[in-house]
Amino acid sequence: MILSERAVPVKPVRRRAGRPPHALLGHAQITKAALALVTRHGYKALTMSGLAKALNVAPSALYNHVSSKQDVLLLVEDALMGRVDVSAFADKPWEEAVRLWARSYRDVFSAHLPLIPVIALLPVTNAPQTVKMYDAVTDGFLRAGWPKERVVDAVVALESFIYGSAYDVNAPADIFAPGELADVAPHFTSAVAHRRNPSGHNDADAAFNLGLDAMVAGLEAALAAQH
Amino acid sequence: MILSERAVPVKPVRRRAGRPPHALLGHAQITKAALALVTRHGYKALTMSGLAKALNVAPSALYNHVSSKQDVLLLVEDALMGRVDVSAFADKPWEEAVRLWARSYRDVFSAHLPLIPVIALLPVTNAPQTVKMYDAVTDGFLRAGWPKERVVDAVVALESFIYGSAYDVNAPADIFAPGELADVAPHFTSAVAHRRNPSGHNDADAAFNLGLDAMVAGLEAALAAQH
DNA sequence: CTCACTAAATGAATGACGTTCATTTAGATT
DNA sequence: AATCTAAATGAACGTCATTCATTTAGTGAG
Repeated sequence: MILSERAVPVKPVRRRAGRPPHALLGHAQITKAALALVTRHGYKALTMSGLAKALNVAPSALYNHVSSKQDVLLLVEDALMGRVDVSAFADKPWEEAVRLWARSYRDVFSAHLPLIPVIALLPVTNAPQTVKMYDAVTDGFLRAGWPKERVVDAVVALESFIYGSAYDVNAPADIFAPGELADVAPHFTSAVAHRRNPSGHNDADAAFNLGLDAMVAGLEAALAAQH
Repeated sequence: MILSERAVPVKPVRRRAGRPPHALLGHAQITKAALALVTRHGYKALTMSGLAKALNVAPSALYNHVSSKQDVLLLVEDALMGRVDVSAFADKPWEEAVRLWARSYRDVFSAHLPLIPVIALLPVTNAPQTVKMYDAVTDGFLRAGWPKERVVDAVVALESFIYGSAYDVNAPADIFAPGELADVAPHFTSAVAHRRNPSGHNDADAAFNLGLDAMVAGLEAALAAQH
């Protein structure tokens, strides 16, 4: 669970900083290789042996730098978090910035579903890119007038929607096909058959846009309501 | 992936319906045992061997009734879907019904996180309770005036939020502790420190209520806007 | 009543996988 | 040149899901 590559020297710096003698591995190398592996062959291929092979190293060597596979996932997660676009919070109005951030966030992690439990359940401690992302978002909310007591709740609410939407992107087209149960669920069957969205987006985008617009509008109203 | 216990006899019913000669197992037994196992010992304990042991049967026997562990998870998922309370759609106004349904839905699956990928990614085909749940919800939306073209998107948007919120319920209390990175993320650190919600709920409930109220209000407004 | 049929259960085996640990290696320090 | 130390090795373990040839036990046909 510990991600810091080395503890901060407490008193006098005896031993020189930097990587040890003949090290082949480090967090950077592991992260890069894991990311490449996942990008090329998917999460099924992200095994400790496969990762070790990609690094020309024995599987057990990884455990000198990482305490578990969860740690590897956390490294990858943090790296990806740096790809979430928070730039709109710098110069765009709050509503638009939230929309752009949320879409970028969803797009990044819809391609990395297995990381969602990692983001959602593991402390951000020592995940620098993740913390940086949250800071930019928080700053945007504060400057839009959100009280600091409520910012985190608003961000968490949006994030929850984003994670769920990331799953939805990966749902098969026939996920709502009722099969032999069509007759016991007439309303649902009909609604599925008639599903249509104004703009010609795919189903996942239609639901995402509808929900995002609704939540952003609702949050804006809630903010305005409390003066 | 096939969940039907036997194919529907196509032409003349030669063989009598019902369970074969000396069968010990069936979908019902497997589902019940799996549910009990999970309830008592968590998802870590839900292994094919453990399940078989609970049923006094060899692990391989399970594969006569289920084609993979995913199938077992789908059985459990469908059973749990029957616990989601949709009764409010029968007699309460839409806004209140959605709120009660959403909370019930979140509460059921926040105790069964490993099932979320199953619900979110697997077709509902042959999952009767799941289809029934969707039908009740769809009916409620239609009677509230939602056009059948948009009902599914609205439900999917709410579901996405619900799944994400189910994760949030299980997040550790210190998930946002920035650790050594506090100084590089001053806004975020401050917002986390000052996080407070009016009603004395826990953090997950505060974010859930904020997001749910926002989305429900936003959806209501969107519905009204399109005449 | 008996035989043949069939679905279900068995038990041994397989191949991934994450992880541990005693041992060795190789560069830096004294 | 001797020593110290972090990193790498390779063998081993235990846990899984899954497979397959074989056996078991009811059922219906004759």
